[in-house]
Order: sequence, then C-alpha cells, then structure tokens
Amino acid sequence: MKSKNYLSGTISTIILAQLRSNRVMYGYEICQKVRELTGAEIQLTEAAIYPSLHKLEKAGSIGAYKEKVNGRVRKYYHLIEGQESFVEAQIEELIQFTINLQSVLKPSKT
Amino acid sequence: MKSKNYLSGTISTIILAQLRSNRVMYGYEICQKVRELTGAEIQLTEAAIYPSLHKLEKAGSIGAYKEKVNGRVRKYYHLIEGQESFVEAQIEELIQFTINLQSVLKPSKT
DNA sequence: TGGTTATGCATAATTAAATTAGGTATATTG
DNA sequence: CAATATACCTAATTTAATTATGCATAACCA
Repeated sequence: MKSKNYLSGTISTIILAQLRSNRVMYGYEICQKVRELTGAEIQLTEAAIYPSLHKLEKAGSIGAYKEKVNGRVRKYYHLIEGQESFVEAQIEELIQFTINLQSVLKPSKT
Repeated sequence: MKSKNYLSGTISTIILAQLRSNRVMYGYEICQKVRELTGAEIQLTEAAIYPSLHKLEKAGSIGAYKEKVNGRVRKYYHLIEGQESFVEAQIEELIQFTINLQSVLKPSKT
C-alpha cells in the first residue's frame, strides 16, 4: 500500500543513477541502497530490478561481470565509458519530470 | 520522446489536484491546464484522461454533470464534499514520492 | 540439528495502465 | 470550403511492474 506503482518507467533511470554514484554495484545491493536512501519508502523489488538490469545490459547501456564473493556469485554492474552524457540526460529528464509534477500538484487559486 | 511514460500511475492524482485548485473543470480543460502549467512538458492526452476521469467518477471520488456551452456539450467534473482528506492524502503521497525520487537520483559519493 | 532469516540470482504468468489509433460533432478562421 | 480548435469517447495494443515462484549458500538461534 506504500508507494503503489508510481515507479513505472523510472526504474532503469534509478538504476543508472545508483551506478553513477557508486561505480560498481550488484542487483541486491541496488535494492538495499534505494530502500536505505528513501527510508524504505521506495522499495525496488528484485523481480522489478533484475529484468530492468538485463534490459539495460542488453541495450549496451551498462556492463556486467560475475564474481564469487563469500561463496556466492555476485553479478556486478557498471556504467560504460562514453555513455555518461546519455546517462546524465536520462537522469536529468526524470528530475525535470518530478519538478513538473510538483508544480502540477501544488495548490493554486486560479 | 519528451516525458515518456513516467506518468504511469500519476494521472488520477494529477486530475484530483487540478480539481482541488479549480473547483469545476472539464476534461479538455484539464489537459490544457496541465500542459500550460508545465510548459508543455507534461502532456495529458485525452485518451489518457477520459478513462481516468470515468474511473474516478465510477469510484465515487469525483462527481460530474453535463452542460451545453456554445453549442457543445461539456462534462464538468468536481470533487465531492467529504472526500477532501482522501484527495489530500493522495496528492501528498505522490509529492512525497517525487521527493524520494529526487533523493535517489541526485549524485552522491558513498 | 533443524528452522528461520539474510544474501543473491533468476524468470514465467498475470495484471494494470497508458498509448496507439481510431471515431463523432460543432465552431471558428482564413 | 478546408483546416484548426474545441470537446467528447473507446477498442485494441503494448509496455511494465507485480505476483508468485524457484534455486542456492551463509549465518544466526534455540
């Protein structure tokens, strides 16, 4: 009942923003990080994030490699050099959207 | 290519916010108003807004009546008395989401 | 030792929601 | 008279997340 499905369309951009901040991250870690950053208000489930990560990888927007850590295999994701401006634009566009949304939502006497 | 499908899930709340600001509005007018408020960055198409208005009406969240103006029939929508807190909560939740989203998107050195 | 929780990956099937694409009709402007 | 603006509407498609699972290892506790 928390943040319903507002997330729609924003997930891949959220992922890109995390990778911009952290250089290298694995899926589970991104989920936790987003939860932490928003006081658990935004919960990226794994079922939501993995398909999105795979899609970004397939599209060539991010790269990935696997590594065994503590007996478990982790799949690390990272931005690809030369994609910075694309990533930046993507994030900027979504931020702009949140600003527009706020101005549409705030009360006004017309 | 503008604001893609970020809108998902937000349309009904945007509508409620407009009706809160304006008391009485018709569908086409809401589209124009949102476009105006966002410098055409957010474009609520009619195909998006009418199903949403009908759904809100059916759910009893808003009321409607028809009126002939300049030879054309307009369907006016308005909030229903006693729903204020519901509407307020809905809007507040979405605003909170935009804030959370911004904090997830902004750069940080971890 | 056995059960639960945390970590970490993944996907098939369903559902929800907007978009695409179409339709009707009147008024205005050039 | 054609094009644009106004004003309503919906069926079919597409897109994405959610629901519901599944596998596997590690750690904690009882």
